[in-house]
Amino acid sequence: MSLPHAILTALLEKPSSGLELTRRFDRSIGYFWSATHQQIYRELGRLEAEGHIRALPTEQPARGQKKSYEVLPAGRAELQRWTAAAQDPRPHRDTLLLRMRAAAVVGTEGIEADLRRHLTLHQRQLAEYEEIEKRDFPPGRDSAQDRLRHLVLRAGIDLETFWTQWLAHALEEFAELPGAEDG
Amino acid sequence: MSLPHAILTALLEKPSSGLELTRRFDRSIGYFWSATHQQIYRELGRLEAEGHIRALPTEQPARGQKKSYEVLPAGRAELQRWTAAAQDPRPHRDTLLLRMRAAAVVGTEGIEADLRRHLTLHQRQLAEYEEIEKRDFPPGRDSAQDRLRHLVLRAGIDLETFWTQWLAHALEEFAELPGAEDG
DNA sequence: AGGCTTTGTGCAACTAGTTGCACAACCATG
DNA sequence: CATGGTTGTGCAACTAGTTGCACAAAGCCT
Repeated sequence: MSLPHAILTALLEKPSSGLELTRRFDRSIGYFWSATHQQIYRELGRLEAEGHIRALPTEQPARGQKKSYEVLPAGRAELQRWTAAAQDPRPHRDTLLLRMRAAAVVGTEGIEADLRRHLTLHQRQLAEYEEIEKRDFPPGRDSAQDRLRHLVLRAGIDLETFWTQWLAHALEEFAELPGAEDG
Repeated sequence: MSLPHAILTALLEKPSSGLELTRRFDRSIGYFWSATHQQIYRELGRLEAEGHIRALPTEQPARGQKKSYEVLPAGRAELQRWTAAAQDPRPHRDTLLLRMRAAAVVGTEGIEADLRRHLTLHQRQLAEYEEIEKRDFPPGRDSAQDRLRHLVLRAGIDLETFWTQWLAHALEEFAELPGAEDG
């Protein structure tokens, strides 16, 4: 149950409409909590019904008209509660590692190309994060907010670094592998 | 759609009953693809209906009686197909990073204790992986299968290492943080 | 004016994963 | 031999996330 809290956080950072939220989920927030616009609109409806957010008053909030939301005190309180509450880490699910393990049994035929593709994707993502770091966290700015946000970005950078290295290593191993590994 | 393939892999490594599979998911496989016994039984039923696996013949396969499954050729072919097929990385969702970002907005009150708890959990997991590595991958054994499996375990070790370091770093930052960070 | 694309909101149906519980068989033990 | 725990299988209901599509409004192009 984290999507509503992701939305509350985003709205506290800046009141937004559904589409604006969607864009921000595609950029920064989605790096560790992705969501489609359909999910977001549905959740905005629920949050409004619960009194956690409200639509900013506009002229004519009809279908096809932009509608912005802001967080109400109850929403902020809920987010605060949720943030402080103990939570067990949710189980990871990683398809690529699963496929590697399957490849150990049914053979590596065909997987190598996809590893290379993933390597490229992770390199690209890493470059993007490093760009953001350079732009948004120049040395010197170190308010509490900046430090926390930088910490989160560092996690993203280090995770992407890990994946690029692991994939590169995996591809090296593949190069050394004997031809037939079925069975 | 990866659970059936996780099960096929596990069954190819060794034919098993539902409960045995559940145990193996709790141990090794679950480290990158977790599943409950309910999920597993449901999926075993589907895989059997599709002709990908079959129950090993036993005396009386009644309710409460152990029932083992093995993979049929069709199942192996499907796993092979799936392993080789290109797949986009699925979006990550990490609650802890989300909470950190929320904390930057609503304050860090209370989250520190949970960071410490997570640090302990990750340290424990890391120790467990390293134990497995020492036991199952002594230097010298390097068949294709061993190399691939070792690669997967290395991913686990490196990820846990990353998290312990990141959490330790985060806790250091917290120690230096000014008292009031709300707003 | 007519159609064509972009922006923006949203419903409906489906798939995957979680939670809670039921129940049979087996095994120990007082 | 009853009772109580453990092993093992499984259904049902729910929650979260995905996919596909509908449709309104506004701007652009000819």
